[in-house]
Amino acid sequence: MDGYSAHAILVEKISDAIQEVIKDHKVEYGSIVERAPPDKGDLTINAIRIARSDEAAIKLAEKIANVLTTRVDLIGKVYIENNYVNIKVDPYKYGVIVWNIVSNQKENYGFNPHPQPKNIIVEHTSANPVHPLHIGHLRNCVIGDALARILKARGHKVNTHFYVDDVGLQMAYAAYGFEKAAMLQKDIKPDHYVGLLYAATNAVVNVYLLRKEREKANPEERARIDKELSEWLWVSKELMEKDEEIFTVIANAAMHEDPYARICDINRAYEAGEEWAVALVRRVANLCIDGFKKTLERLGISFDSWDWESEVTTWNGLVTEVLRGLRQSGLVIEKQGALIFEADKLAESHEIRQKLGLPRNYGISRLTLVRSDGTTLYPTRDIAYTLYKFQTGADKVINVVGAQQALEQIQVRLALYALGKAKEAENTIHFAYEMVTLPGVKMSGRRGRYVSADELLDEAVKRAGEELVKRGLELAENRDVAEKVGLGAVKFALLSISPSRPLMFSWDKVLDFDKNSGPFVQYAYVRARSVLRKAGSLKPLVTEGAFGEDERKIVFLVGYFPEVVAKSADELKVELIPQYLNELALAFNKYYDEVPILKAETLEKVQARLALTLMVAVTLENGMKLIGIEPPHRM
RNA sequence: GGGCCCGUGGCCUAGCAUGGAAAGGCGUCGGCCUCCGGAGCCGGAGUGCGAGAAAAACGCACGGAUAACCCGGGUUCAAAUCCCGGCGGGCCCGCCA
Repeated sequence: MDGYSAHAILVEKISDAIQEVIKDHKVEYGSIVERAPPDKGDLTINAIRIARSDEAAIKLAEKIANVLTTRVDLIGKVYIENNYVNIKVDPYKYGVIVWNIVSNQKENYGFNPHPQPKNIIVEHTSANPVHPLHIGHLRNCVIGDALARILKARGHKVNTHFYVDDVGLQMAYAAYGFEKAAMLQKDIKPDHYVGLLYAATNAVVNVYLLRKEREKANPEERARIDKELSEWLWVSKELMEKDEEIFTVIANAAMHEDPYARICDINRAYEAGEEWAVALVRRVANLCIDGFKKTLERLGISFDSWDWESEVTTWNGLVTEVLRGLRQSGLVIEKQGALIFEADKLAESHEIRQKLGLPRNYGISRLTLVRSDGTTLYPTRDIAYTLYKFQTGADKVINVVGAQQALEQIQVRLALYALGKAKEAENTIHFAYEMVTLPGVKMSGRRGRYVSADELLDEAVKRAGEELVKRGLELAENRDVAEKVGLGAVKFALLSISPSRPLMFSWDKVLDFDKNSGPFVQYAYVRARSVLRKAGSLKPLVTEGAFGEDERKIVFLVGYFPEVVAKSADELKVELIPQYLNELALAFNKYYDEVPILKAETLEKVQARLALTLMVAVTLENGMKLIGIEPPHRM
C-alpha cells in the first residue's frame, strides 16, 4: 500500500464523492470533513456551514448522506443528526488500509511528508551559561525538542541550535565570581557551581552599586534605593546560607576594588577577543555547559550545533557588518556616543506590519544597538545571529524563546527589514511560550532563586520509583524504568499545556501518574506489548472481516495519527501529540477491558486483534518518541 | 501612560487562526478482577428537615447540580470563537539578556 495516511485517503474519497452535491455552495473554509465529537461517529460534515440556512441544510444533509452511503466503500454507516452528517468508517474495509500502511511504515508510521519540505533551524533552550537550567528552561527545552522531532516527521530537514550567550554583562558577572572563587574547588555539578558564583556576584555588586548611588541620592531617590538595597541584602543572606564560603570570598574581593569596573572590563576585553578574558570567560562558560550537557543527555535531548555568540556574531565581524548596514538605512541615530535603531519609525509602515503579522497598534520602541563604550547589546548580536542562521542555508528559522522577549524578537525582524532582508525577516518565527511561575516566589537566576531542572528530574524519578515499588517491582532492577516514567511524566505535563498559557508550577501537576499523563500512555503501551509478547508464535494477521464495531474507534484513531503529525507540524502545535496519545491510550484501555484478545473465539479473531494491538503499540511508541518520551518495556 | 498574552464546571486543561452538537482529566459517590498487567474499565450527580416501618414520590430550606465559556455592548439566521468597551492575572516598554 502506497501512502502515509489512511485518513487522508478516506477524507479524499469523501470529498470527491460530495463534490457534485455541494458544488452550488460556496465553501469558504479549509476542510468540510471534520472529526466528530465522541458518540457521534468518527467524522462529521456540518451541512449548515455549507448551506447557510436551516431548511437548505436539511436537504443538503440528506443528499450528502445518500451519496456517501452509495459511493464511498470505506464508510460503514452514515446518519443525520441536527444538520450534521455523521459518519462511521467501515472497520474492516478501512482497517485494512490502516493496517497496510502501519505494517509498511512500522517505526516510521506517522511520517507524513509535506509537499514542500524546508530547511528549518529550530533554536531552543539557549540558556545563558551562568546558572543551571531551571523549570522555565525545561519548558523551552522539551517544547523545542518535540517541535524539531515533529517537523522532521513532516519531512522537513531540521537542525537544532543552542545559542551560547557568552557575550554580555551576565557572563562577565559569572567570570568575576569565578576569578575570585576558583580556588575553592567545590564538589558540586559544574553548572550549579557557576550558578552560585553568578548569584553571589550579582548580590555583592548590586549592593555595592546601590550603596554608591545612595551617597549622592536626594531623599526621594533614597527611599527607592533603600528598598532595593534591602531586597539585595536579603538575597545576600539567602546566598550566604546556601554557600557561605563562596559568598564570603567574592564579597571580600569586592571590598578591595571596584567590582563593577572589573566586570565591565572583562566584558569589553572578551568582546574584543583579548586573550586573558577569553581564557577566563570560556572556562566558566564551558563549566556551565558541561553541566547543561549532563542534564540534556539525561533528557535525551541533543543539539546539531552549539553556536557561540562570540564566534558567530562578534569575532567574525558579522555584527560590525550589521551595524554598517543599519547605519546606511538611515534609521540609526547617535546619542551620547551610543547608537540607537529607530525601530518605531520603521514600524509605522503598514505594509511591514502586515508582512510581519504585527497587530495594528503594537507598540514598538527604539533599540539601543551599541553602548557608549563601544560594546554591543544582546539584540544587536541577535540580528547578526539571525542572519548567520540563514547563511547556513536555512529557509526558515524558528526561535523557541520566552514570550517576555516578544518585543526584542520583533525589533530583530524589523532590523532585518532595514537591512533589506525582507525574506529573512518574514521567515523568522518567534515561537513564544509563557513563563513557568512558582507559587509565591519569583524565579530569578540573578538572585539564585530557582528550582533547577536537575532537582525536578530527580524528584520525578524518585516518585516514579516509589510507584514502581508500590506495584511490586524491585527498584534496584528497574532504575531505567523509573527514569523513563519519571521523565515521561514531566515531559508530557510540560507539553500538554498550550505554550501560550502561563504555567503555575506544582509538583502534583508536573508529576501526574493518572490519566492524561505520560505514565498513562506508557502504561497502555506496556499492556499492548505484553499481550503481543504473550501471543508467542501467534502472528498478527488481518483476514476478511477481521475488524468489527468493537475495533472501529481504534482503527479510526490509528489511521488518524499521521494527520495529527501533519497538523501539529504545520500549525506548530506540539500539544496535539500528547492530546492524541491520551485519547488513543484511553480507547485501548477500554478495548482491553471489554474485549478478549488472546481468548477471542476464533483463531482469525485472535490474529486480527493482535494486529490491532500491534497497530496501537506502534502508534503509541512512535507518538511518544515524537515528543521525546521513552516507551518502557515494563512498568 | 502604551502594548502583548491569558481568563471555560469546585480544581486543571482542550476548543478560538476558518462562527454552526462546549471535549478530556482531577476531585467526589457507586460498581467491575474464575479475565490478556487495576498506573485499568463502567456508571452516577447535591444536602438537610418533614411525614413515614422503609423506599419512591411529595413539601419546605440551602446549593453551582439536566454543574462552566470573566462582565457589558455590537455584528450574525447562529458568538466560547469575530468587533468595541471594561474587569482580573501575568509579561514587556533598559547603554540587562
